Amino acid sequence: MAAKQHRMTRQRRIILETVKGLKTHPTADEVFGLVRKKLPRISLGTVYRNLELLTEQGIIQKLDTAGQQKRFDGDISPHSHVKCVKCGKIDDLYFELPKPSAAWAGQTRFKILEYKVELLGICPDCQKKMEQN
Amino acid sequence: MAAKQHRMTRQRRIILETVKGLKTHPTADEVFGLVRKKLPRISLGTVYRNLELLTEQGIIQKLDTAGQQKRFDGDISPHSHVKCVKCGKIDDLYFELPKPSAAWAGQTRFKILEYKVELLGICPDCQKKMEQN
DNA sequence: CTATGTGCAAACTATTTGCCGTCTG
DNA sequence: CAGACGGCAAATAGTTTGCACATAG
Repeated sequence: MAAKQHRMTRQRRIILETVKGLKTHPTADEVFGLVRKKLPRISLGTVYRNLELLTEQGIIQKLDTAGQQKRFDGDISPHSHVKCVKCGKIDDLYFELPKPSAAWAGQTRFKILEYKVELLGICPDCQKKMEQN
Repeated sequence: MAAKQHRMTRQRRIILETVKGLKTHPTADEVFGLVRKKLPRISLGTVYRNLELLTEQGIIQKLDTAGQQKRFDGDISPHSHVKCVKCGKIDDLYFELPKPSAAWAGQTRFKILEYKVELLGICPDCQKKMEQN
C-alpha cells in the first residue's frame, strides 16, 4: 500500500515548469517540442510518462475534452473550458458552476462524481480565417 | 457548391438502423460487430465512413466525450451524458440546461456556439466490481 | 547501493485512405 | 452508365511499453 517513491529528475522538473509556465493547453507533442529546447535528448515517451504521472499526482490536469490529442493544463484551480470546434484550441472560463439538481441523478443508476460545463466555440484565429472566404 | 448525391446502400441503411435501434452509445467497433451479423463481409472502413457521413448529415451524433474511442448516438434529441470514469460507458440524462450567463462569454474572445453539461460517474457494473474488492 | 526513471525503438489502438472493382439511381 | 460506394490492406496518428543503461536519494 506504500505510495511509490517518486524522484524529481531533471526531465520531470522541466516538464512541470514548462506546463506550469504556459497559459495555453498544450498537447503532449507541444510539451515535447518545448522541453526539447532545454533537454535535446529527451524522448517523447518520457514526456508522456511524466505528464501522466503529474496528472495522477494532481499537480497538473489532463483535459477530457475529446479530439484526437489529449491536452494538459498547468492550472488546477476550478475552471471551465471552451474548445474551438475548428482547430481544437482551448480557452479558460472562470465562473460559478450552476448547482447540480437532484433530478439529474434520479434519472440514472450511475453514481455521479462530478460535472462541468463544456463549451464549444470558434477561436479568434479561426473566425478570421472564415471571414477571408 | 452542389451538395454531393448520397446513395442509400444496403450497408449504410443497416448501419443507420443499428445505431438508431440501440439505447447504448456504441463505438465504431461495436457497430462493426453488430452490423457484421447481417453483412458478414462489411469492412470496418465502411463503418467508419458511414458513421462519419451520417454524423455530418445530422442523422446521428458523434459524442465528444474524450477517451480513446469515439462513441456514437442514434438519439439526436437534446440531452446530456454521464460517462463512467472506469469503463467509458455512457448513460443519458434529460434535463433543462441552466441558462448560459452573459458573464461567461465576456471572458473570452471565442465565439460561443453551444454548451452542455458533462457528468462523470461510475456505472452500476463498475460499482459492483469495486464492492467485490 | 537500488529501485525509479530515461532513451530508444518497437508495439499497439483507433482511425483514415488509396486503389479498384461493384452497384445505385 | 457515371459517379458514389464498398472491400481490402496499407498508412497514419497518437500513445504505450519492454529493455538495458543511467541516476536520484
